[in-house]
Amino acid sequence: MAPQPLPCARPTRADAARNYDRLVTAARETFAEHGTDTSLEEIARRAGVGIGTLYRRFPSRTALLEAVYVDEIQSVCDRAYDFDRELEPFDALAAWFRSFLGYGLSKGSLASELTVALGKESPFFQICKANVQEAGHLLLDKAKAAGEVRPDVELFDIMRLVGGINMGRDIEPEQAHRLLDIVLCGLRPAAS
Amino acid sequence: MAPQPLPCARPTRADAARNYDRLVTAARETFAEHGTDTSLEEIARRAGVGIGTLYRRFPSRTALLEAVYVDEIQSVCDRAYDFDRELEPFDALAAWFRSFLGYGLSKGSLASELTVALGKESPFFQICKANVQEAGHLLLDKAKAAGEVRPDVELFDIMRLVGGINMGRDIEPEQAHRLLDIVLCGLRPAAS
DNA sequence: TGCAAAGCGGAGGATGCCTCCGTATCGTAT
DNA sequence: ATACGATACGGAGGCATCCTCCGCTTTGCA
Repeated sequence: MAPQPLPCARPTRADAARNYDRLVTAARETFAEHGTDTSLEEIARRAGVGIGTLYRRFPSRTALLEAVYVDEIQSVCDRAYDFDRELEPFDALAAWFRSFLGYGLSKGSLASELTVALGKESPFFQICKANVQEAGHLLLDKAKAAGEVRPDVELFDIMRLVGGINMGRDIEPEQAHRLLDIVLCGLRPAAS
Repeated sequence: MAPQPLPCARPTRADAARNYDRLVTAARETFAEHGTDTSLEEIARRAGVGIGTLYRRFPSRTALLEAVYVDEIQSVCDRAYDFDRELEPFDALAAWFRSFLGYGLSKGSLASELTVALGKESPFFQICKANVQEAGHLLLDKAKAAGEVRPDVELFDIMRLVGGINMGRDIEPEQAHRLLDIVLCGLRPAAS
C-alpha cells in the first residue's frame, strides 16, 4: 500500500525554485552541523539569498524543518516495508526502531524534533504522521498477531519512547541501544 | 545514609536575600506556567527587581534553574526512602518512577530539563546527580537483588527513559503512564 | 518585445541576552 | 546616633535574532 506523497510547496518559477532548493540544502547542512536552533539569517546567508526570501518561502522555522524532514521521513517509512519482507515480525519491528534510533543518533536532534512534531497539528505533519503510522502499524500489527507484542501497546507510545531516547542530546550510542533494548523488552506480552 | 545538602547561594544581606527569594519564586511560577524558555526579563519584572539584579545573582539561565530545582530534587529523593520503607522492592522502584513522572507532568518541562541537566558538568548538578543516584540505587539494587529487575540495567538508563517520556511537552497523563508501564515491563528479567 | 505577476532582499522595529557603572542601601564600628 | 566602606540595585545600551514590509528586479507568457 503506497503512502501518500508528502506535499511540497516547491514553487514553479525558475528563480524561486532555485532559491527554494538552496535554502533547503543550506538548512539541512546547517541543522546537521549546529543543531536546529541555528539562526535563520545564517541559513539564508549560507544559501546566498536574502532573509526576506527565506521568510516568504518558510513563514516559520517549523516550515523550514518540514521541508528538510520530508526526504528523511520517506526513507524511514520505506525501510519499514523492507524489514517487513525480510524479517520475522518482532525482528522487523525491532529493526525498524533500531534504524529510527540510528537515524536520530546520526542526525543530531532532528529525530527528536520530529517526534515532537508528530504530535503537532500542521497539515504537513498530519500526512507525515499518517505515513509513519501506516508503515509502523504494518509491523506492529503483525508482531501483535504473532503474539510477540502486548496488544495494549500503541504505535505512538513506542515512537515517543524511542524519540525520547536521544531527546536530551549527545547520548552515547551504546547507552541508546541499551535503552532501546529495555523498551523492546517492555513490548513483549506478560510472561505469566 | 543522608544525602549531601545541596549548596545554596542565598546571600546574607537583607535586601539581597529578599530579592533572591522573590526571583526564585517568580522563576518557579513563570517556568511552570510558560516553560523554561521564558524571557529572563519577564521573570525580573514579575519579581519586581531590575534585570541587573537577576544577572548578578544568577549569571546564567542554568544558575536560576538550579535554584528552582533544589527543593524539588530533594523531595524527589526523599520519596525514594519512603517507598523503600513501605513497599516491596519492585513496587517501590515503580512507585518512585511514577512519582518522578507525575512530578514532571505537573511541572511542565521542568523534569525533562532536569533529566538533561543530570548529564551536565556543573558542580551543582554533580551533587544533584549523586543524591538522586544514591536514592535510586537503593531501590534499584534491592529490586535487582530480589531478581525482579534485569541485572544489566543501569539506573540512569531508566531515568533517561522516564525523563524522555514527557520531554516533548504536553503529553496526556494517560499516555504517559502507559509509556512508563512499557518501561517498567522492560526492566523485568527475560522470561525464558 | 512588452508588461503584469511573482519574486527578491535588506532596512528596520521588536524582543531577548547580557554587561557596566552611577546611585542607593545596609550593617558595623565608633 | 552617626558615619563610612562594602554590598547591592537597576536600567541604559550594545549585540544578536526574529520577523515584516515594501521598493526594485526578474521571469515567463502573450
